Amino acid sequence: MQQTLPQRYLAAKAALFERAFSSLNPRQQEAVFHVNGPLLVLAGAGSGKTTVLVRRIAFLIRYGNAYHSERLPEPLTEAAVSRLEQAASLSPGELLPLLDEFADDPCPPWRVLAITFTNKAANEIKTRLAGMFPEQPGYADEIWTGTFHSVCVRILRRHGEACGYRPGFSIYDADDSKKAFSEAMKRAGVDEKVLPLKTVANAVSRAKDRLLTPEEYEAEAGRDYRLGQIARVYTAYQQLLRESNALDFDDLIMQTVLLLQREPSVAEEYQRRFRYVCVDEYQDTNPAQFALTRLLSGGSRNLMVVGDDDQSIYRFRGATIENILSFDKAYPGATVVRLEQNYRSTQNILDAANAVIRQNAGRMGKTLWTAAGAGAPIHLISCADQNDEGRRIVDVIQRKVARGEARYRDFAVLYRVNAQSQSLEQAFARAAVPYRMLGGLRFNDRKEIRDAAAYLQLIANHDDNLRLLRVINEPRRKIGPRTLEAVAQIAQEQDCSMFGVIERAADFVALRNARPMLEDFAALIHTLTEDLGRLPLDVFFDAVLDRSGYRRMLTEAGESEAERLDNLEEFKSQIIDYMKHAEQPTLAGFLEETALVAEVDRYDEDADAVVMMTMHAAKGLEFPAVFLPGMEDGLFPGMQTIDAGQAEMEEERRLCYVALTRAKRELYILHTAQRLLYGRTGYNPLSRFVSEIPDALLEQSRPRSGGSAGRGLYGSRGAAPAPEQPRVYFSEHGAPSAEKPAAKRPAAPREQFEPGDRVRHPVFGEGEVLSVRRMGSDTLYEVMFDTAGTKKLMASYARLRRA
DNA sequence: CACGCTCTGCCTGCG
DNA sequence: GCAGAGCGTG
Repeated sequence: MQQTLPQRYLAAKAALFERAFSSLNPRQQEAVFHVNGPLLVLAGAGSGKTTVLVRRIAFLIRYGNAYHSERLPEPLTEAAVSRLEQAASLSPGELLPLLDEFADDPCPPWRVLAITFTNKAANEIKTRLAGMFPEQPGYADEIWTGTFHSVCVRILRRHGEACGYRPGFSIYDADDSKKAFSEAMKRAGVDEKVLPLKTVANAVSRAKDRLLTPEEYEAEAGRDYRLGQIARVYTAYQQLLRESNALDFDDLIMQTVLLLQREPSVAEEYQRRFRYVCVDEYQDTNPAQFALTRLLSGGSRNLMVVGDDDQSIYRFRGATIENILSFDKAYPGATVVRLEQNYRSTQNILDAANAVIRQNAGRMGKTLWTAAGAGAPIHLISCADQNDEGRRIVDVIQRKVARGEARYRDFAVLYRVNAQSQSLEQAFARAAVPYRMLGGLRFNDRKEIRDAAAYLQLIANHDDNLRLLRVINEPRRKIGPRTLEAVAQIAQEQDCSMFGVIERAADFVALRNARPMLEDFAALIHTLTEDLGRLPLDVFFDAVLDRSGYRRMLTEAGESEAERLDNLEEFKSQIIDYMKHAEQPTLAGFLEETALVAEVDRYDEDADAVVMMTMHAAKGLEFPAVFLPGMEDGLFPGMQTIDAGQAEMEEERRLCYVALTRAKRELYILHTAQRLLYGRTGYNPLSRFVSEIPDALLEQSRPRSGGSAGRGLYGSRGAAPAPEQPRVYFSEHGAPSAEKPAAKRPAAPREQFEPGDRVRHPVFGEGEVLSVRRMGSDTLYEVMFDTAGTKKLMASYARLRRA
């Protein structure tokens, strides 16, 4: 069949792109080359999702619609076409310079918006995008990359007045928000003992996720007394925040959406600007974020979302997995690309993860696979109690490090609840194994840091009543609660901020006793506000500490407060750091940055230490070896999950899937016969999730003799179906192991197979050998299974038998 | 107003 | 088991 010249040209052009991007697999290429219309990339764990996101953005900017374009050069000559056809033999690197000529309507970088959930992800994308344009330093900076919250803050700083927020508004974090709720409940006359603050705060946060205003919430509450109470607190809380010219984290999103909905001209401005909108971790979005992305991408409908429904683990904080499950309904005609090839883990780990997640009903359906081989079996370690558990983890790590097989930083310990970290920390400290913990008390949550920040925030926003109350008597200024109550009352009546009243203390009879103290305080804030205008930020910070008397208070307290002084110095170095990297350092800019920074962002990947964190915090990270302590029914899944519905259990199972897929090479699952947690001893059976993992993937090791391991521990495995047939044991990399149980299966003489042989695999079933390749002392078989597809398997791990 | 005592409640948590 | 809140007393 004779191809026409245009056909040959287009085919050759496509082939060149495919070859130039041959480091990507075909599915990844499909996503990267996609240009127009909505696109959903279902990216399994470790499938190169960030790579696809970054490469696609770079592609749009460099080549535009080059791949799909049917545009032809004028004139189209035989010579030009055959030149292209011959170029196909060039290496991908040599090809790249040739591709520029195909660029078709490339997109300027400032017309691309990429939204992530964490600063860490945003920074990674920024860094990698910069690497895509090495010849144009700074070019990638024009791409608008940020978290949902930072994008919203940026919009609100520009257009916030359209929805009633004055410039310099404060951002309240969870802690500030709790305080504001406490006050709001008092105002609304709702007793914290009747309706816990936590419950109300949570309900309001969920309401904002769903874009419900206080009025709408009240309407929805109807005659429900409890909901009615919550609605009243919500109303009071919003009022309070307005008075303080402040927004909480949920407001940042919700108010931006309301702004864009109510002010079409503002929405259009952004819609015109953004030709391409990309959203990472789409499975974690809530309805408000859905609305936001829809509004921002409304101009072009060029919305790309990347996510994994199987890794949706934030339902409890308002994420709706439906956003990703019904993306193609919200965006008819959307292209869906599945990334199922995993570049992170061994097949054994993936098989375990696949087996667990398969138990869930509501999913798009994906099966991860790898070309990397089966790898080591998954270690299942039974322990006496949580202390034994810690020691066992430490033992494995010390053994591997001593042998030079690994470094401390290769190991991660991931647990379900932060409370588990305590016994683990003890074990690590006792053995002098270096570790780092994420979570717990954040640096910026320390009292002295919050106090210092509150001074700064009050100076930036005099209306911020919450911060005023925090610092007005820190150090002591003899301004008592009665005075402050009076000030608050007058502020209400006068419809102004508390600071506004304090400034004019002389005008109010009720304040005559406290007048000198109040005037001193007002003068302090005024002086510092002037200082702000004429001093560099770090010097200004010192002025705040000195003029306020805060530093003197700590110095006079002596040795006991020395650490707090150190922490304030550390905070100052954050300011200096900010001054160095900010284009135009301002107090508001610094406060914004610290308000929007989270703990994970401080995770230092370079330190050689074992890392400990919750499974939630580990999402998106990977480690050569992962320990999962506490794999017990009652802890994981937790008691409240077991008592709740199927949706909760499925979320918990997704969390298990996330945890399992963090491991690259080695996975250790631990459980205890008894566990002391929250001051109570519990006896938990093995996690149901572990029993969902095929026995053949697991290697079980028993408690070491001589340890504190008691007798009859296995009686506790109760609810989990005890393996009927003995679990199969395998040698771990052929290395001698003291922990191998005596009942280890004798290593059967390994059979050799040839292409065409029928074989049986314990997990994949029967199949036909396609190819055989010797690799060192091992053999790599490629087997086409009747039901499980084609897999590459290493003979030493695959346990293949003749069928 | 500062202190020490008792009582309670406790997943997970981006920004 | 422990932190944080609430309460009573010097």
